[in-house]
Amino acid sequence: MPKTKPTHRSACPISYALDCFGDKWTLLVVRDLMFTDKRRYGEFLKSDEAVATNILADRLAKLENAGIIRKSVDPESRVKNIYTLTEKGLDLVPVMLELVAWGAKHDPQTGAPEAFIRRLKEDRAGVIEEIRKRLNE
Amino acid sequence: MPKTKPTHRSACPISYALDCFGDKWTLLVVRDLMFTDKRRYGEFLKSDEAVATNILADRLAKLENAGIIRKSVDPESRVKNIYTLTEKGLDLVPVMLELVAWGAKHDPQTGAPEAFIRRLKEDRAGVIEEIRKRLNE
DNA sequence: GGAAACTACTTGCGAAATGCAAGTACAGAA
DNA sequence: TTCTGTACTTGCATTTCGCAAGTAGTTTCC
Repeated sequence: MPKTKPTHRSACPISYALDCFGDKWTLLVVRDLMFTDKRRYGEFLKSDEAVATNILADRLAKLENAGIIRKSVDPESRVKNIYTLTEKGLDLVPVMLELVAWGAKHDPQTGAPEAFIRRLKEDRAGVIEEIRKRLNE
Repeated sequence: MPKTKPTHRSACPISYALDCFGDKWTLLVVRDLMFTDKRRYGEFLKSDEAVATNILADRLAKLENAGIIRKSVDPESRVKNIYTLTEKGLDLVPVMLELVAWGAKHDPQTGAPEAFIRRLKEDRAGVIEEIRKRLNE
């Protein structure tokens, strides 16, 4: 009787989140999808952090498996795929915004735009809503 | 002329955050410090996720280096060290709470206490303040 | 006061993940 | 029909991880 390997390490929600995207690369894809208009494989490759192609392919597959992103064929050209955030992925908006706020505050070399950080502090709910709305076209 | 390696991969605040704690283990230590009364090496080892001792030692050193935690000798016993969150670490409270909320919502096997999740939804600011207050003794 | 236990690590080593370069597969353009 | 663009896959050297075992200072017990 083969013992089924547990899906994740513990019942802790933090631990679950780390099992989904606890590494140096995964959230960068989510960031690109959330804050830029990058949607394709080749576009993610061009980001500043220069992820390797095999790592990117692996992380896209894992994100899709975790139900955070969705892969579909670009209706305009069958050779192009586009990746989009699912509802589960959109629910990461508040997490990502807190990470942005923390990083911008504590990284002395941050390149985060001041105006955005200020708006985030003053009207968190508004920023969240705006991003969600934009991502729903 | 030795070229100095850049501290981090890009000016992006998300990328900075991932450079600080982008892996499967680091935030579990932060979680223990933030939501439980664990303060010592041996206590972190006993957490459900069963981190290996060398990994724990490595992550504690990295967190201290990043200025997120502080190591000090237990005044009651010279052999015991205690770890505490710095201000920079306390600033992670909102990030951790969003991770908890996301994990609790999307992990079908979550063990997050319902009452806490409900309170978090209804009074985020209050929960943040309460946790900070508790951690400042 | 010597032995055992406790606490916080460090070391060694096999296994897995990462990073880089190169190669493949298929569609559409020329 | 060849060439370009897009999205990967493969191979391989290097790095990091994970487990078990070992070490080094206390402190506790008899």
